[in-house]
Amino acid sequence: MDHSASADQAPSIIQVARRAGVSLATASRVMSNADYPVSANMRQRVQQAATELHYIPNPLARSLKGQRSQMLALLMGNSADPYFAGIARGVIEEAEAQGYLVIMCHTDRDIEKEAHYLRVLRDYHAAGVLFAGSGDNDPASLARQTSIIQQLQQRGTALVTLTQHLLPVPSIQPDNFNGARQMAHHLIALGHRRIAFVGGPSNLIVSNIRLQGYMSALAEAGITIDPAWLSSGNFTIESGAQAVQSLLQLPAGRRPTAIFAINDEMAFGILHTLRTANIAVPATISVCGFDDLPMAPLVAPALTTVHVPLRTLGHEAVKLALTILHEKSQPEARVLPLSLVIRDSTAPPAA
Amino acid sequence: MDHSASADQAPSIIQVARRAGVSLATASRVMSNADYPVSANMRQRVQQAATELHYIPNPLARSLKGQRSQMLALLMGNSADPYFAGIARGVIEEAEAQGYLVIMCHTDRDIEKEAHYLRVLRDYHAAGVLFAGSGDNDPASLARQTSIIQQLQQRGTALVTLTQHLLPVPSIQPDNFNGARQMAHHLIALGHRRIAFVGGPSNLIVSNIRLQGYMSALAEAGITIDPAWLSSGNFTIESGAQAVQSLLQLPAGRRPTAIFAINDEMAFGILHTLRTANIAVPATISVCGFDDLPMAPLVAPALTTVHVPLRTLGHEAVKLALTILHEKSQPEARVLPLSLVIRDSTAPPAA
DNA sequence: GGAATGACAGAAATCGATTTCTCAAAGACT
DNA sequence: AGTCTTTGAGAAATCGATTTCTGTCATTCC
Repeated sequence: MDHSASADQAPSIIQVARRAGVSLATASRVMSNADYPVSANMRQRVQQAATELHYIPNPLARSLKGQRSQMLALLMGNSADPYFAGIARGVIEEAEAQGYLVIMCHTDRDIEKEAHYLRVLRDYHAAGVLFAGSGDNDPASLARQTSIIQQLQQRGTALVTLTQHLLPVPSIQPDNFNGARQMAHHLIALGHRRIAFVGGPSNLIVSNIRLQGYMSALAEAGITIDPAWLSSGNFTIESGAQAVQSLLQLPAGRRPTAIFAINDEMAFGILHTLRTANIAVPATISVCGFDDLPMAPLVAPALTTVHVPLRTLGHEAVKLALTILHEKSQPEARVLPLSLVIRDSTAPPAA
Repeated sequence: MDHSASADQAPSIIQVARRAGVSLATASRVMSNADYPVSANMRQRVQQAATELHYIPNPLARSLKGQRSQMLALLMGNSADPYFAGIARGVIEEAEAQGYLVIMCHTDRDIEKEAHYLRVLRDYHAAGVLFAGSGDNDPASLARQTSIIQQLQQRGTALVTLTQHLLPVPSIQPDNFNGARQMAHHLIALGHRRIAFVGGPSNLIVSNIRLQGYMSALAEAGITIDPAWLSSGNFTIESGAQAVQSLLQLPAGRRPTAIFAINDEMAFGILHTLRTANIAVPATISVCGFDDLPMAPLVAPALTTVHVPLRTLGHEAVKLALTILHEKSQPEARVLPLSLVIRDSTAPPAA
């Protein structure tokens, strides 16, 4: 059959060049679609040889020499969190469609870890980095990142954030402000006046934006906010459950008739606690969330929430990154509109 | 200050060698911990130079020359699925601890996609590939994979499966058989005799194993299975909701008093449908799941299920892969024991 | 004391591409 | 006809490491 050596080894561009009877340089220029004139004749011969050998350019060699790999990194708090998982799905889908591999990195909202990953990704010549979590508003921790971020940008790495962020990079993000505002409007329209808010960590920008949306709606309705209504968790189910406890301690006159949780997971925790405490939802207290996770319609009662198109967000983030990469332009921030999803967990307050 | 060129460029091993006043080869041998004698004196000088320059070996160059990268790939159905998300979390955590990057790949249970990814990963010199989803029992589709799988193994890539699999590679997996058996026992012990089973796609091995666990328990109890009790979904919430519909059509005497879903997501769908249909759980029908997802305790009623240590599974899978990589041995299959988590969705059948 | 052995430094080849540099041949122009 | 510019091919350098191959010097052994 075939006595030649390297029977099963993946062919390199050298074999392609040899088979086509051209130089290495010519073969490379054809295969990499370089901006260099190659006669139609040669081009054709190289292409033929390549397909005959089932040649696939070695991505590592390419990334090493060229200064860019075909890998995108997704930095996020924790991939088990359904919010991030939804985004990840979109990112991976779109990346695959465009021929990119996705590297997943957990930051656990830890600035050191994030910096560490960024250095590693720089060394891997990552084509782009998508920041899904974080969004810290502390200037000090921002400064820690600046140096490495700049290095990445100089290298031509496409940086994109999926949340409001102080980083000077293009972003694509859900319209958190208006989402929260609409939800608060909904509660007010139902007749609620005492509306509690369970936010996120105060150092995260997204927490503040959603808080502002809530406050803006209440201000517009002429409602004065009782500070006792404001609490904050860390986006987990447990922290939602905890936050509601203190609300229940409030004397009847100050006790909220509705609770607006900044994300669905905390809302799930809240619903669970209320059910355990035998407090009827929405009869006694209305509850609503934010994100519209797949489980939102399935809890009891089905959760009223703000739909965030996570998968689309992932798709768009990848597209944005690749646009930056190819056009070398820095497009401006894009904001995805959100819409209310009214289900069974909100109703007019008890008379 | 510093007029030398390349002020901000990451230093290469050449700079390290120069600064230490040694040859390239020596510097490399020190940095890569090669199995080659280097005098203590030289070694020390190189190390000093490296730390002074903040030298980090370029991973791409390393992967290109050595035949192994520091990347692990996780192949799974879909990262938005909480089951996979849980595993992914464990994998990423452990990989990070060991200095590896994780590439996430969606197969969507499509054999072609899987094969495609495997080829790409081969070209990236991935150190290991973890198969989380799939586990197809169709010999034909298995054959499609064989060639590329063998190529990977020859290269020394560490292959690990996280489910029962026909692939001839080491695996670490939950004890699906006994988990299902225990759950069926639990239902029987409660007094149930008509126990429906909502399985997964019949071409997935895991579906069959869990089914066998269920059947074994029923057989042991001398219960004859009515074929009408057996249905199958595709692990999604919707498919669970659908499966239960046909069960409800059954005449009273054949209608099951308990439904055992092969995973929590389908159980969630079932609970939701029953609630919508105003059928009391567990008073009229008991429902249980498998996996113990984070949401299991939060649905109403809290779901009785089998706890699967997903995060641990991820950790162990990475450890296993790295063991294979370093010791070049092929350890045998490891099975993680599972345990029942009895909550509120199961109770004795109505008299 | 001379040969064989072993420890260890360095030059050069290699991994698989891309890209600069060099240069021959063909066409355009005065 | 002679020079200038294009067009396009190939040799060689480069990316940043690892690893083989050479060869020196100090020991050890007979």
